[in-house]
Order: sequence, then structure tokens, then C-alpha cells
Amino acid sequence: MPASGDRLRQLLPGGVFEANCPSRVVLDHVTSKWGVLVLVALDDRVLRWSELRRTVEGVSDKMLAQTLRSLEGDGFVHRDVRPVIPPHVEYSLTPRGRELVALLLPLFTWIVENAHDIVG
Amino acid sequence: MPASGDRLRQLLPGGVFEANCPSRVVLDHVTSKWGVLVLVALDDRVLRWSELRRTVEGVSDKMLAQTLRSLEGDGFVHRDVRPVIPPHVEYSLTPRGRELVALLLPLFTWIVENAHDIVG
DNA sequence: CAGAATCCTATACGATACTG
DNA sequence: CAGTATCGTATAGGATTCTG
Repeated sequence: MPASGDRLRQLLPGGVFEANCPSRVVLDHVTSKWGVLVLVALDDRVLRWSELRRTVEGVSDKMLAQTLRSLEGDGFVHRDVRPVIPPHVEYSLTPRGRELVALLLPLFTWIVENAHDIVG
Repeated sequence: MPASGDRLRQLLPGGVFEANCPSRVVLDHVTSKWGVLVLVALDDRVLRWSELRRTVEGVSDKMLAQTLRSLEGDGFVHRDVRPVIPPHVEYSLTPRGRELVALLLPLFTWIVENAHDIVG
């Protein structure tokens, strides 16, 4: 007979709250200031650097580059460089990135829809 | 005939990437360094300060207080103070918090399960 | 166009000490 | 027990400039 709190224990292995749990690293990348926004912006889309820069309003060159490198390093984002002049670079989600964004999107949508009630 | 990118537009109202969109504030609270961890720790549980402190390994007094105040201010967390000595304070999710965590949990679970492949 | 490099600042964060 | 207060630092993050 499951006690309170067991939903968590059923879903999660032990030790997920440990300081050295590898999930903390990934969580930090995804939940970084611009991580969620960039990932959601790439949902079902292929965007160039400049498009991404314009879409995610307020992000600086430095942070966009840093965020994209981090997400690329984790295998969420694919960077496609066309060897032309002027440079043409396209960003898109990898299969793993699509898995992640599929879970991110309901959360993001809920926050968007409820934000006004929450902070207003 | 929906083009690529329309899944996003179907789910989300316009302007969600605008710098002054209120969702940014809520998103920042939830995805703060300790926000997700505290929220998930409270899933289906009522925890006292010291239990929360021990559960979310590595969090400092200051950050736990700050995170809880932020989440309480957004209406995700309920703070129940028993007027006894020594003090007894219990933290739990509000209905709104439970809505949020219901969406957070699949994401968190996926990250935990895949973290090893991603950073390993 | 797509960044890298540099510089600078705000603040997020942690450690410690203290208190009703 | 459940915090607050103070202090110090690291680093996240922004503005600007430069380049293949």
C-alpha cells in the first residue's frame, strides 16, 4: 500500500538528489537562462544563427553561442555548416533533442498560459 | 497544410519569445538552480525545512530560503507554520504547484534516465 | 553571416555566524 | 528548529569590437 511520496520513488531511481548525480549537469544546461528558449525555438524548425538570434529576443551573441555549444555538446542540437561564402549555418534538433523538447513543450506551454495569473 | 514549425504555433500564442513576456519571470523561477529540485522533492510529499535541506543535497540555507520564498510567491508552494516551540514548518505543493510538477516530473525523469549517456 | 575575443559588471551563490 | 544577516567570491551574462 503506497504511502505519500511513492509516485516519485516509482518513477525515479534512488540518489537523484545527490550532489554528484550526473543529471544535475544536464539539468543545469537545459534550465540555463537561454536553454529552454533556444530548444523550444528549434521545435520542428531549422533555424540559422541570425534567425535564432532574432527569435529568442534579448539573447546576446555570447550567450547564444555558449548555449548552442552546450546543447550541441549534450547532443540535443545539430549544427550544420554549409561551406559557402558568406557562411551559412543551420541549427536543428537531433533525435535526442526532439525527445527532450517533446517533454519541455507541455511545461513551457503551461507556464506561458499561466504566467499572467502567477506574476500578475 | 501545416508547414514545419506549426506545432509550436498551434500550441503557443504569439510573442512568447519576447523579452518582456511574463512567462520569462516564471520560467526563471522554476528553472533556477534549485527550483526544479525543490519542486520535485515536494512531489506528493510534505516536508519540513530540515528534511528539504537534507533531501536536496548541496543547497545552502540561503538558497533554500530564497528558492522557497520565490516558489511560495508564485503560488507553487504552501508554507505551513505551526505555532510551537521549537518551530515546526511544513512545506507542500499547492494545487497550482501540483499542476506544474506533473509536467516537470516527466522531464526530470527523462533527464535522470538519460544523463549518463549524455554527459558520460 | 556567423561567430570569437575582450572587457566589464551585476548578482547568484556559498560560508559563516547569529537569533527567536 | 527554522531561519536571517553579513560578507566575500565566482561566474553568468552583457556590450563592444574584431574577423574569416
